[in-house]
Amino acid sequence: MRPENRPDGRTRPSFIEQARRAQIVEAAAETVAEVGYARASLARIADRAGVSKSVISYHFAGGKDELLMQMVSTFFEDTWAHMSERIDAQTTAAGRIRAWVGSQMTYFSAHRTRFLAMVAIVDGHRLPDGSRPFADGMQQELDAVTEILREGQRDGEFRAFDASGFATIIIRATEGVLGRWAEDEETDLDAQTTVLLDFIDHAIRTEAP
Amino acid sequence: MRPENRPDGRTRPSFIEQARRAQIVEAAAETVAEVGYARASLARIADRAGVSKSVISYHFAGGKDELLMQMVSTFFEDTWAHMSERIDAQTTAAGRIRAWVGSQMTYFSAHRTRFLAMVAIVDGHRLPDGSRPFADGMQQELDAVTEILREGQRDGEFRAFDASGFATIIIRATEGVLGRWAEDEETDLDAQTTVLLDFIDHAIRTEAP
Amino acid sequence: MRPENRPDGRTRPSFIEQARRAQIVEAAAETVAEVGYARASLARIADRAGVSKSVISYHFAGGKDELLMQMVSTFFEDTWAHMSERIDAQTTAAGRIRAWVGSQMTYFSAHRTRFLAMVAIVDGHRLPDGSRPFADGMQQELDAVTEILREGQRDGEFRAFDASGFATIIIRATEGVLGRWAEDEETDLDAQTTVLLDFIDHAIRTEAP
Amino acid sequence: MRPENRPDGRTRPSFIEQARRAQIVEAAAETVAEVGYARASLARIADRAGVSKSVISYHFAGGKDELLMQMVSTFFEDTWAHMSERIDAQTTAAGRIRAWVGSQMTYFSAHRTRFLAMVAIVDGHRLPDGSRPFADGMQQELDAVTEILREGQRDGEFRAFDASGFATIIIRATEGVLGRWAEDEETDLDAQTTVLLDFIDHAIRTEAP
DNA sequence: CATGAATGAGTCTTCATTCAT
DNA sequence: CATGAATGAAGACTCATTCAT
Repeated sequence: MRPENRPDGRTRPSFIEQARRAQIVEAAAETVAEVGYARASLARIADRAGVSKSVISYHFAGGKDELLMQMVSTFFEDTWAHMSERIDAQTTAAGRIRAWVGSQMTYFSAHRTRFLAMVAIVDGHRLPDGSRPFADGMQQELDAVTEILREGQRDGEFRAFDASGFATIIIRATEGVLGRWAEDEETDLDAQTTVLLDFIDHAIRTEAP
Repeated sequence: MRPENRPDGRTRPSFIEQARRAQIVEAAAETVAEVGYARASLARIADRAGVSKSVISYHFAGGKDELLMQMVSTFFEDTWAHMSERIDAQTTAAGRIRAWVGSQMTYFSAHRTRFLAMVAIVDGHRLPDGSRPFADGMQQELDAVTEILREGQRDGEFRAFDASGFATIIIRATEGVLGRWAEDEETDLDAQTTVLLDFIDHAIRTEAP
Repeated sequence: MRPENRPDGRTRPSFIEQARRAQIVEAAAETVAEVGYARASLARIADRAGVSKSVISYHFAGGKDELLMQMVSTFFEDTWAHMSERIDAQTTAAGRIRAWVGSQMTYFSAHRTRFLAMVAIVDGHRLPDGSRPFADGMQQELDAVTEILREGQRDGEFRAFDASGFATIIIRATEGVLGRWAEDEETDLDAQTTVLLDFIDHAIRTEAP
Repeated sequence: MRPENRPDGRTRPSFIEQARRAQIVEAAAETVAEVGYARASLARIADRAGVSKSVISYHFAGGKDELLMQMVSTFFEDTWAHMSERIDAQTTAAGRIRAWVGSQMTYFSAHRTRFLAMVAIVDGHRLPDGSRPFADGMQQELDAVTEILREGQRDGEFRAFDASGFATIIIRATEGVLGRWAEDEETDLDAQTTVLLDFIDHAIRTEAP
């Protein structure tokens, strides 16, 4: 009997079920972060979770795909909750860009494994038909940053530039700096964040007269 | 490395062998670009090359690993031949940075498949012991760009900043823009290159008095 | 060693698992005995066990090597349990030598398949590094027989001879007689055992005055 | 065009062909001796011979089987030429038995590789139908030794015993002693030969009054 | 006389998934 | 709610053999 099929009419997953799912998702993230997407088999994930393989099938009736999608959604929501709170607190476009970059940095600096796992899955995972399931999400991220940049331009905070192009650059550069840090934990991420914000600031700000 | 059927002391691979290897490498690149690292099995690669699976083993005695490593080396050398020629032609640090970014863009704009394949393999491939075989190469790239930035700072072309940090940003942003274009061929890569060069230029140049 | 589907701390294999392992070991022995070491593939073994190939991998996570090693250990322990009981019951060195030879004969006369399988594997199996994994065991057997012979010499039961050399001869001759019988079931093993014991007896006993 | 098919009507293999066959047979023996029957692939043999795999197919149209059979025949003839000369020089049954054992020892003491190879192949090789191709040869050897023993009994040199059984024992013990030496080259084969001859002598001789 | 090239069958192993209990 | 057991498909790789040159 699978979770979807609850005879007692309960519509919410039980607490224990939620806990199990979270535990498995966490083990999956650690596994993917450590051995990479291609080698992250259900066996290795189950092993790390201290659980039998079939537990995964039981809690994720959609199989490995559902597990990985769930993982990305969960982590993304968590990341976005952290980021949006800080972004929304800002009153200027420049502040929001800084908050975007900075809060992503601070979030993942406390969740290195999640960062590695998300990147690996977003890059590596394919649906059975071969398509990449996270293209939409990335486009939305891009659109949001683009919109902030356009606001800054309208308000005269930022100079004239291709907002969409700059959004790509800012997002990828941020991920790139995180990537460096994630590969080499010696990196001082706070310092690198300052460096990146400096880089962006000089690139987008209205030039001094 | 070389086919086992070569007991004599001949040191150069035959022409036909070189051709087959090149053909297989090309098929491997197309396969990886299309289905991703994890699904790029020897069967699929052989299929695309119009060749039986064992032909790959025959020409790449080191197995899949040798094939993928060969692919990355070959493509990297080709890319670097293209880039270094253009970079070395420059007389200023700013010129070299522009040439670095621009020549990478122009090279891969003619080799979209190779770009996708290289990224997928550099990200996804692991040696049997779990290590990532291309970490060194990435570090060298980073060092080289860092050095150019430092030269520019010494010559007064560039303002003061963390050269190593900026190098990371520039490299990742370049790859990021290429990545966008590779995912969505509608992108005007030339235009995006101009945008990126503008972004970088504003970020690094000595500010006007 | 144990199936991967056992994340809990249970330390004893379940009954059904033990049974399956035993069944597979038995099928492996029959296969090796029939077609020889080199042709005893997992496919043939699985086929004879009436089981799919992957069942073997499931129960023997160490793969073919673990299966064969397990087989030899199991059979050896069984053989030795039978032999040691009979050897220890003897009070003289001559009795122990006779018991050694005789009990090995009686054990394998009821287990022809096991004899053929053990010989084939001990002779044919190699570890991945090319080494022969049963060399130690054979040395121990040799040492034990050598020790009995030396006791007999100390007690005056046996004449002077090279105990270690004679141990080799006795062991190999015993295996040789078993080998003849195993190849040609028409052989009367009891009679041959008597013949061998007579041969050995004349060779080692203190000569009549 | 295969060796069998000589347009010039020559009926004997050319010198060069004989040399090639001998070279390949030697390489095969070394390979089998080193890695065992199961791992002695044509590739490894060709490699050791410094020859391409297809050379083997060319000179041994019957494939691997013909090569191995050829190897055993060649080595056996060589061994037997050495042994029979020494055996026939003896005038007593006891002398012939000693010569049989001793000459086998001296022959193989100069040809350790051949001994290992022959044992491995005689034990391991099977025809496509699964049968063991050297059973006949072993039976003939047994019959010959049996006959010598019977002669010795008729002449009163040997006491009464089961000649066929003793023949098995003598042959297997001889092979056993050679096997020990072949596994551990530290063994002093001459000394062990003396030991074995002593063992046999005591076992078969008419007892002193 | 020789071989580089190719191949299909077969090797062991790993995988995600299913199912009875 | 959980899982031990099983499986077939697919993974990379090795093999002996064939054939055009």
